Order: sequence, then C-alpha cells, then structure tokens
Amino acid sequence: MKKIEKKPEFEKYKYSAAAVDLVIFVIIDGELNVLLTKMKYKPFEGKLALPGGRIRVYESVDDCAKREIKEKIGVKNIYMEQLYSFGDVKRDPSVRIISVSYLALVDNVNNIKLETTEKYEKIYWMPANKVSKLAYDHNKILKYALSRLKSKLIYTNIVCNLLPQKFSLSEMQKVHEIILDRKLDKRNFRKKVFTLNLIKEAGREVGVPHRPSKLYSFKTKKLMITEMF
Amino acid sequence: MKKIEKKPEFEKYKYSAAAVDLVIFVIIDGELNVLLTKMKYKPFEGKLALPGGRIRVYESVDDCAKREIKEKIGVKNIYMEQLYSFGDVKRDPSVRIISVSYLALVDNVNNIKLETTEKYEKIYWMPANKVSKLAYDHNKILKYALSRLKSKLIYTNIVCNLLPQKFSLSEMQKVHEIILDRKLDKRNFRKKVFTLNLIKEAGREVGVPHRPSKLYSFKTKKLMITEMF
DNA sequence: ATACTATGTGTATATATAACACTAAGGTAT
DNA sequence: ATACCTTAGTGTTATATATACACATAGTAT
Repeated sequence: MKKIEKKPEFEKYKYSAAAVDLVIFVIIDGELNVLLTKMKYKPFEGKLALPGGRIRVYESVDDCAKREIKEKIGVKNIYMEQLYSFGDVKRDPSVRIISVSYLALVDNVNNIKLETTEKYEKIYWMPANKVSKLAYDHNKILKYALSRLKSKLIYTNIVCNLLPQKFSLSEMQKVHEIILDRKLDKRNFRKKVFTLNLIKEAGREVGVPHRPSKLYSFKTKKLMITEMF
Repeated sequence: MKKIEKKPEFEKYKYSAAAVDLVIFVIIDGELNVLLTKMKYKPFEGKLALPGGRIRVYESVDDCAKREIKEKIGVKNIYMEQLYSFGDVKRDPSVRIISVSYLALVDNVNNIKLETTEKYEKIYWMPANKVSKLAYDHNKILKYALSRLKSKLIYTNIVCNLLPQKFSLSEMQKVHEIILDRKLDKRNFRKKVFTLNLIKEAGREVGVPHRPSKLYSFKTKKLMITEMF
C-alpha cells in the first residue's frame, strides 16, 4: 500500500487480466495423478506447470475452464468446480495475471487423448504426491486442490466422479484411502456408505479368481452434501 | 461455446479485467447487517450494490480488497477472506469484468466512518435479510457470503471477529443465533464452547440490573478449525 | 425485604463413531 | 475332488458426541 504514492499516476489505474488454471485429477494404478504440462517458453522454459489459459472476453470463467478441459484432454461434461483465485502481483513474472483455479475429476484415463498445444512441450499425468517444484504459484494451487478434494470426499458424494459407472465397495474404499492417505475400516466404511443411501446394486463381478464382489452404481452423480468420513 | 465460431477473429483473443466486491458484515441491534452502496451512474443508477472496485496492476487481489475496505469504512486489519470469483460475461452489462468476492467482518459499528466515493451516491449498513434486488449479480454474491459465514461459524472460531474484545457467553450465543437463524440450547452451547477451549475468563460485567455475567475473551483470533455447531 | 431479570448449572437419553476377526465364494493347482 | 489361495462380506461392543430439558443464583430496583 505504501508503494502507491511512488508509482507514476498513469500506472495507478492500469488493470489486470485473468486466466484459468486447471487441477485435473484421475486415479491410475492406485495412485492419484494430476495433469501437468511442460512449458515451452520463458520464463519457465522446461518447467512443469498446471494446464491453463487466458479467459477470453466472450466466455464466462466456467466456460473458459470447460474449454480448456476440452482442449487439453478432449472430454466434455466432467466434474469441475472453481477453487480459488490467486492474485499475487508477481505470480507470473512476465505479465500481471490473476488465476482462477479449477478442480476437475476424470473417472478413468482410457478414453482420454492428451492434446498438447503450441504453448506446451508435453502434457502428461503425474502422481500427485511426486510433484516437485512447479512453475508460477502452481504448487500452492495444487495443494489447495488436494485439500479441497479431501474435504469434499468427506462431506459429499464427489467420489462418484473418480469411479467407473459400476464399482465394488472395495474399489470405492480404495479411492477414499488413496485420497485421504490412510486406511479405513472395511466394516465401518460399508456401514456408513449404506446409511447414506447414495448407491444401488448393479450386478456382480465375474471371472475373478476369488469371491466376486457385488457391483454398485450411484443413484445420482449430482453433488450431494453427505458427511462421509 | 457455439457462439465462438461466429465471432470475428479479432474478438477471440480479447481478454477480461477483474474487480473485487466486498461483503462486509457487522451485527447491529441484534441483526446481521451488510454494507451497501447506492450507485450514482448507469446502468444501475440508483440501485443498491456491494461496494467494490477494479484491481490495479500493482496490487495483489488481497491487497485490493484491503484497500477497498480501508477506503469504504476507514479501518485496517479486519477479518477478511476470499469467497469466490463470479465470471459471467454479462454480469456487468457495460464492460466485461470478473469479480473476485470477499467476505469481511467488523466487530462493531462505532469506530467506523462510512466513506462514500465518487462512484457511489451513498453508503450504509442494511439488515442482510431485508436486502432486495441488488445491481449486477450481487444478490448471488451476498447469498454465497451468507452461506460461507454460516458454515464457518459451525466449524471455526470465526465468531471472534463479530464480538468485542470482552464478551459474555450470552452475547456469543446471540451472535450464533442471529447468523444461523435458529435458537440454540444455552447449556449445550456453553458445554461446547468450553470443550473447544478457545476462550479465557476476562472479568465480569458491572452495573447491570440483574446477575452480572462473566466476561470472556478469545485466546487467539487466528482462524481455527473447530467444529462448533 | 421483595420483586425483577438475565446468568449459570447437571443429568439422562439417543445417536454416531471406532475398534476388532472370522466365514463365504469363487477360481486355480494338484 | 480336494486343498488352497484370494478377496468379499458380515455384527457386536465400547466410547464419544449430540440432544433435550428446568431450576437455583446473583445482582439491581423499588
């Protein structure tokens, strides 16, 4: 605030632009993965970053996030929610940009064709807990996204966006354990899930070399406030 | 999204600016009040709106919120947290602006000198539940702020920012009741508050025509995750 | 001293959470 | 066909938390 007076008057009324940054999670081989890009240009040449892009003047912020998701992973209509806006002046050293961050969830990685863009050298999934220093303030954004995901796992049915259409309770429990990063009691987990009354039976597993599990599906994928764990 | 193709190419890469809007709450005479302004100019001439302003290029988004608070109510260092960014294209009919909204809390209204600015005709407190149609999407923002305040009241010690330094448990319970908009049981309230161990004794009331209450103060005003009600 | 007013306190019940170990059902190998 | 391997599925008890509820107390005012 003290700096204001020192700035030349013309700078005082220059304003700032905005962008969207995406934290897209998916579970691969029992690990929570996040989509990252390798930057092609300065000032973060070669560094990893969350995918994102500028918000255009004719699109809402949500629409921008949807467009970016479509451009990067080629799918529409996945779960997505706004997280937080990061607005430090120097978060992007080259130009003043406010970043509106979004969390998005993908239920499996098979239908997805990763698309690199002109801006990025590569784009790929990486285990969320193996991510090291990212470009910009993207570690902060990733951390925030993880904490949001954890807490929503506990008090909503958000997990439905990380599971296939039909799933076993063991799979569902596994997803919770991966994200919360702790073991859960099988009997208590099941008791709780049934009390919440969010899922219905959907057949049974076949051809596995052990007792086949019952399969379930969510009655609705609409976000519900539940109080899970 | 379908409209994109129809836009002339030059519009496709025009970007958007950002502003901060403030939802400042205070409790006056047993009611939750919110700070509103009366707009001076078109397109919302004469309409009520939340106070706010453009984010300048040299200030972080948080600093912008702090500056706006200082400009409007003349105080610094009050509780403040970012809420959500509202980014519909036409939320401001005259110019594309993304609004980063903030919640702020004031513990009493006495030290406060409301400052109108060039943009506003008037500025004043109004009971939050008597607010009718506001300019822009400000009803949405206000609703969001209220719901955030309610939920934080339940799982944090945020109430400390709406109480004077020293307060009685009855006052504290009253604030909860006003915001949650329901009666609470006195004995259970006290039991819970003491269990949380967030407050310490701070003397007793004097000169009231009834049994004087013990006064308490918060051990810390730092935001704590607590699980209150 | 009596009335008035808001403060302050305890117990019993219902509900939610947490801890814990064995049997069941299918496939595979012999 | 039998034994074996692997994951699925299931109940009870103890503890902690949440809810419901009514009367004595400590001051001022008259």
